[in-house]
Amino acid sequence: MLIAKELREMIVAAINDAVAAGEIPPVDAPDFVLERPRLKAHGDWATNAALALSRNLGRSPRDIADILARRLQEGTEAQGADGGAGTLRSVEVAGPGFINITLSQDRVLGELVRVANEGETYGRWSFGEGRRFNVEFVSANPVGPLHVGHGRWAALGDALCKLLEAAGYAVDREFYLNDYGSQMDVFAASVEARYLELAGLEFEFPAEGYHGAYVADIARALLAEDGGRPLQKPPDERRSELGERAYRMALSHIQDSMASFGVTFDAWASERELQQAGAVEKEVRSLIADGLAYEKDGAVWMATSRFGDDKDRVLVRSSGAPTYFAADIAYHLDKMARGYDHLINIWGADHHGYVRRMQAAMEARGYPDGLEVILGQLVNLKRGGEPVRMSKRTGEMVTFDELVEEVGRDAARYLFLTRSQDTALDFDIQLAVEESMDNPVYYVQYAHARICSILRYGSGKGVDLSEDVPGMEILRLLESEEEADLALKIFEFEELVRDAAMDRAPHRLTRYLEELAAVFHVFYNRHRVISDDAELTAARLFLVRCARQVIRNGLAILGVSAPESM
RNA sequence: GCGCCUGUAGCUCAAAGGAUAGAGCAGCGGACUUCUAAUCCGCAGGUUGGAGGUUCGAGUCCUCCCAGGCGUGCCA
Repeated sequence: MLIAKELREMIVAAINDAVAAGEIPPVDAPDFVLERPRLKAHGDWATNAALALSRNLGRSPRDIADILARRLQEGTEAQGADGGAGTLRSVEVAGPGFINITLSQDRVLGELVRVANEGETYGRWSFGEGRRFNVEFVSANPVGPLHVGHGRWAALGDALCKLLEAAGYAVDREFYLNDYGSQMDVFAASVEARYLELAGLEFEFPAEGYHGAYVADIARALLAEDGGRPLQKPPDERRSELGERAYRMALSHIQDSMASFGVTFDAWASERELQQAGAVEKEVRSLIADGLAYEKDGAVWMATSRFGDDKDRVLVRSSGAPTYFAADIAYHLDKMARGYDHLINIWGADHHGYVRRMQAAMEARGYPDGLEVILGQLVNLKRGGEPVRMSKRTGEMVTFDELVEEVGRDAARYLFLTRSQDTALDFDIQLAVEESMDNPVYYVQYAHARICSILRYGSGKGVDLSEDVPGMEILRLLESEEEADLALKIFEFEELVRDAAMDRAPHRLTRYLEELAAVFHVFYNRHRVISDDAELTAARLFLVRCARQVIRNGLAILGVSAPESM
């Protein structure tokens, strides 16, 4: 059983027993903290249960702690009465009333065996109960290459999905294409202008057009493909054909970028298809019929202010064109209609003002908690400390592909995930490349490669590397401080996965893996794994294999590879 | 003006209301005839933006102020 769970149960039992024995007045077990203390002197685990109880009981927390500590001690002695060892080695009261707990060696070793037995499923949970989640992320306009900022959402979205899957949810990844509306027209006009230019014809570049060099690249590819045949067609037809093919090209490029980054989407939803199927128009009519939308000033408004929005929002402009909002309502209802229990959208912080109206719409349609929006702060791209200006319109930009090419897929993924999405991310390309050897991702991967190296060395020495779990009498040779530290750090993984999934915080995993790698490296520098002592060698091999397993499991959630050698 | 996010070591960032606020980088000094020195050990570095408040206990919660980012469209 998860150590933290067992300890919690033991503490609750101690409280109830103390109440039953009349040592403390009747009280419900309070919320209390059970954590791994920062200071080693405070034991393997510590709880503030006595401090929490003293608030309700009005008695000295030290007295309560003494009572609980004695109960815990007696409890663990009872566990050991049948010859085996109890869970606890020692229980001490310290400070204002903390109870510091040290685990018995056998309890630690038993948990280690569980890690080995569960293997790649160690750290997986089932509390998601198979509920179907749809996570929508990246969702860039298909009018050019992805930029660096999209990379953060790709890394974050995919890692979050993997975390949710580890928690037991059934997750689909979805990319929403805003392939309808004015930006597509501008894109088509921009490509057409470059196309005409390349063909040596007169052209007029649209005032608000896309100036990036990639537009000309697309035009050049189109021209090479068709040899200028569209020039024979009427202007309208020509533009729509070129625009359509340019869109397909841009989309295919985006799909290639995501695929090579290792992100596989289950669905590529199209706004245009929704529009053409009449889903948007139909939803607007339905909202009016249901009294949730109304006409005013020649436009159609949705009464989002009745559901917590600051004011009502336009669904259909007085020009007759539907807004992005109208399409988004139809789109999100479409997702719900596809059977999802919960929707998660990852949006850039610049869409912050849009969240409330979207949730108001969902509430109006009967899904008050159906949509969860994760806002991520933006990426500030730098090169050697100097900010890199990025604008799709002017074309000054570093593309996502270029970044991945330059710093590598693992480093890019990992660096994107080192910070909370609530924090703007400074991404210095030069630093990521130049200091790649000091990059935290390599620190973690190196620990994995080192363990593989140990196993290779052992194999060369003829050491028995079968995956069998050594017996307890052998495992008990793991009695050094560094070995215990490594084991206890390994055990943090399971709860961390749960907490990170619930808090939507993949970045906690990077921090943890660095801590785990650090504890391993310390162990490695103090102790030889492969030695002349066959039993000790077997025990230590077992320990480092457990560490390797957890590093693997953690990196897998982040979508980062675990190399066998570096 | 209003709303959201952020403010912690020289830099980049961590810390479900807990004990002496931690890592990495940069700086200084050490450790390889030993399984990978992409590592490890040590030193130095702080009024957690500021002021009040709640609490046995606040970087964390509340109020106000300061600074930065984003938003506040019949744009997407």
